[in-house]
Amino acid sequence: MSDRRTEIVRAATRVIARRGVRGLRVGELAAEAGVSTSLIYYHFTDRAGILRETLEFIGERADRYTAEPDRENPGNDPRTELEQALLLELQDAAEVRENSTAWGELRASAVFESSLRDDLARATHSWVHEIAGLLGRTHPAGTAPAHAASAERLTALLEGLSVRWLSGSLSLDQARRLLGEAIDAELAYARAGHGRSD
Amino acid sequence: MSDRRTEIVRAATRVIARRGVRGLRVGELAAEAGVSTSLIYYHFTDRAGILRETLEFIGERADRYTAEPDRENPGNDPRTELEQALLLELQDAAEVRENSTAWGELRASAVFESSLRDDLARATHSWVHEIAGLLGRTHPAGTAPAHAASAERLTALLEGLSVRWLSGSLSLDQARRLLGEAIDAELAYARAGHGRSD
DNA sequence: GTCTATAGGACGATAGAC
DNA sequence: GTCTATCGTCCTATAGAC
Repeated sequence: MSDRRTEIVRAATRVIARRGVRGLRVGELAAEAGVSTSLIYYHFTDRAGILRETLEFIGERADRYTAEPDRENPGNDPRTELEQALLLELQDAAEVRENSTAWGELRASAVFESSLRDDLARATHSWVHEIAGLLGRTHPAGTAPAHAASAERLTALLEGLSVRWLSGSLSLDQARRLLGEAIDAELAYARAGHGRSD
Repeated sequence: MSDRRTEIVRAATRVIARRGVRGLRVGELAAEAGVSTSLIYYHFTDRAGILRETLEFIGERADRYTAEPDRENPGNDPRTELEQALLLELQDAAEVRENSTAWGELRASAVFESSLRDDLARATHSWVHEIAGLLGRTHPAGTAPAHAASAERLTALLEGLSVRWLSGSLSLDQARRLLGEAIDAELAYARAGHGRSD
């Protein structure tokens, strides 16, 4: 991908985080990227093309920073890694907030735009799989289906808490605390036997 | 509220469920309600007014059917009532799906429209409180703050599962099963002592 | 590849009659 | 209260020069 395309996609991520998917105006994106409107159409054909590539970019970036939980902080136990991988997405850092907001928008938009559903389901599945892997290392006695179910719950809860935070119904601290406790509850539930093969 | 106003608000709920808050066009709403565009402006002043009253209506309707969990089915134990109150929102019945969709849209829109936040936070709080009350009856030994935390998690999870369902990342059956297990996990977590005063 | 300029349409909102 | 007709703006997308 050319530098320009990448610049525009990054700019689109910022605009979506600021205005939402359905608030994205091609003109505003052009201003944000410092290019003309028509250049955007040259590269992306139409508004849907912008969205498609941007949402792909967001999915990949989210993957990247959950899939590399501890480049700087290796040697942690699996429980800590799991907690960090999830709590990473509840932070007030600009890039994280941008990603969370844009991801939430992707999710909400897909309810009405079926063209986004496949990408979204794929990205969701890969994320759930990632978390299920961490759960497997945290609780090796559990079964894969049980880990998948726990991962689905924890990631869905994270999305729910995230949008409550971003929409002003919940403080960031509360959201983080609630998610931490949910991890405890899931692990206890697994240890209590719901993760064994039966 | 006059009949006409009510009709229009109901029509708006249907349009929002079909197109989203940001996909709602005043012209389409007029057609759906079988009235002229200008009549809508006569009653609601502007587009924001339509949204405000419609979202209020949605909040009230949601309240109504979670606050009356068992008119037809009384005498159930609290655990069943709790489960029913939550699972009620994961159904493929037209009105429920409409409400879930519109509620999700309200949530997603509030990320970018601060004018919706107060109403939303209020409605969320009242819902969480409702569920916390049911948790209290299910597990009387627990503390109120612990019930509030569990209720916040269960309702946030429900929102997360609901949007995954509506956006095609999760089947309805799976969503219902995952929520049911989450209730089990929360109750086990509470019984394990995290709900006691300490 | 990138720009300026603008066509063309959709949409929110209002005017004014009944 | 309700309608028909329409204004003005904003926005997507394209034409055409460089």
